[in-house]
Amino acid sequence: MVALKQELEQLLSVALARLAGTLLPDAVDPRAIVIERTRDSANGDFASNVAMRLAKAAGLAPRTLAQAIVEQIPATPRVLRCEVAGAGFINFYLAGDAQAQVVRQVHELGDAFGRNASGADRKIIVEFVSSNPTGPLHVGHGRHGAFGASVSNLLAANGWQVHREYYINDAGRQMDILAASIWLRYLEACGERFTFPANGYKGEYIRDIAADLLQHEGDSLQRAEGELFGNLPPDEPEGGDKDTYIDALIVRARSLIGEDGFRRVLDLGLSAILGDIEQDLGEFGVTFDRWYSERSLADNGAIDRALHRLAQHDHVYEKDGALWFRATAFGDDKDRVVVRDNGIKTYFASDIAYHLDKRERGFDVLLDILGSDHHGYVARVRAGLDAMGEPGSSLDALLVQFVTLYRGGEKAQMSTRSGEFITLRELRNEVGNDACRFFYVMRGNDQHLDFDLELAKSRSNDNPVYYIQYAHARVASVLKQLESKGHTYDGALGLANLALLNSVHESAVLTALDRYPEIIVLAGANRAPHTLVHYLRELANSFHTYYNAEQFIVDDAALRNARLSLVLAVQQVVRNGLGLLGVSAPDTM
RNA sequence: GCGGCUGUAGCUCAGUUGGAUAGAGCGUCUGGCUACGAACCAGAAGGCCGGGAGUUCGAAUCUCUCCAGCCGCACCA
Repeated sequence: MVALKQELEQLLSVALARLAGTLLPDAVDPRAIVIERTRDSANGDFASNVAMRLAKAAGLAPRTLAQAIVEQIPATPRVLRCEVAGAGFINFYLAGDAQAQVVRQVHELGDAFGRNASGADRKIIVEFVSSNPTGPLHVGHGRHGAFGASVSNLLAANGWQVHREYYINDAGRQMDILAASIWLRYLEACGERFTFPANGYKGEYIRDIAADLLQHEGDSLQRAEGELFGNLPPDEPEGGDKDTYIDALIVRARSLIGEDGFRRVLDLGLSAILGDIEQDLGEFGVTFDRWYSERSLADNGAIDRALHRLAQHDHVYEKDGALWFRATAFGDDKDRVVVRDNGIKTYFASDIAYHLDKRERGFDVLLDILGSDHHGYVARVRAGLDAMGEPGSSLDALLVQFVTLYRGGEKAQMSTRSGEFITLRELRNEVGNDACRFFYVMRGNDQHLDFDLELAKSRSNDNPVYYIQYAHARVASVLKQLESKGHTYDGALGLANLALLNSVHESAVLTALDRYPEIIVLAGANRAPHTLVHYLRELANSFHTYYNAEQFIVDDAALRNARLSLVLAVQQVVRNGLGLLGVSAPDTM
């Protein structure tokens, strides 16, 4: 069955075609045909502004043109009438039972109701979270996880082939600092005493990994405190530079326990932390098709291939001992170093290699979900893709703004390095997965998020997630009640009597149901899960209003079953919508 | 200085490619359970859509400009 909106668009385009060559110019741009839902039912159910848009080209007053169009609109059973209103709107009034047919559709399609093919089976890779594996996830990463997962679900519902990926930054200096931090805690566990570096990772989880290291390695990696700290530059508290100090410490560590020993420490830490992250996200309902290692790019030569490709096209040059990519030739602000004067390739080099690899894997769209502080980097990677002969426009980035956590009225601060932060796991344990997933996607990604712990925890009428879940549970409760009153639901009878659903409350619910497929398309196209959140609230509201206004379980079997088929459709749509958000739809609460 | 995001009711925020009288939640005030779950519902009050200019039949939405806040502008990742 064609959706009402599409049918109306079809009617309009027929009418316009009939006027082409007489009142209207030959061809009417199909984009001019816009059908909207009316805000006020006094203006009918749907409206079009097409006459106002075309009035100038036709050389007619909008209302005159509108009248001419109305006269050419073919009659159809689902439309009662259409008329000219206001400045030149064409308002459509639906036949009484036309909108009730959506109930039949929901029952027929079930979980598939709302899914569509607007994505045209294109391949998209969604990269999100991609947190440095140097510590547990905190509440900011939680937003990325919830948002990325919901956007991915929405895209899949719109017929995209979606691949979810986590990029592991397992190469580079941060990992070295992590390994050094673990090793130092290990030495402490061995009984050595010293001052921990200012720039080391100080979180408690480092000690846990160190204890694990001690169990695996015994004292084989133990070195005396004197060997370790002799002849090092001063750390920050001694008036030195914390970066210089920790780098020197890393060099010393490597020479004392060997490249091999250092790598064992690093790998143990990496797998422990990554395992923790994967488990945390998994419990949160956030899963990935692939965890992609940055280190593997260097190991398998992908970075060299990318650099070679740039060089082939003459987009690199040497300056000050470093190798530069001529990014300014591709719209970036400045040229970028890809190989440093010390011979080490930059993060940017592996990044363009990674994005080249995404293209080579056949993805049409590369969607990166990034922290808003990374926005400058988008132009750079696009420039890199263009320079390598891939369209930079295939890279699509969504920037997620920061999360501020409030406990009561007070701000909770966070910092990974100091180890004082609220982890995602702690948040989930305190608030619950459903409320977390919901709160994280309640706002648009470019909106700062104030996450109020007390509100999210409250099992009260203040909490919007329960409002929606309650609608689902209420329907389940109605069915139980139905049984206890000795009835059973007769679906066929209900669907045969949909025309009985004609009260204002029923009409409001039907309209809400009918909107769902449009919302899925819109939320997917805009990558905006919060659109779905707001919609679900409105759907739940229309249901709760209906529930309070009318009895569903009435004596008249035809009416009773028609109403039950309606509320069951509501339950189905709530379940579908919450499913895309990763929120459960419970039968009891 | 350059770039990105943000500014809408007391608070937190929606508002689709420009459409009819700018919406919701919370908070405040007033009502509603002998009812299928009151985790609910109904009603009221509350607005120069940051300021100004422009584009046009029509602007919260597009353009310019100014103001305010957050974030970037590495041979870090």
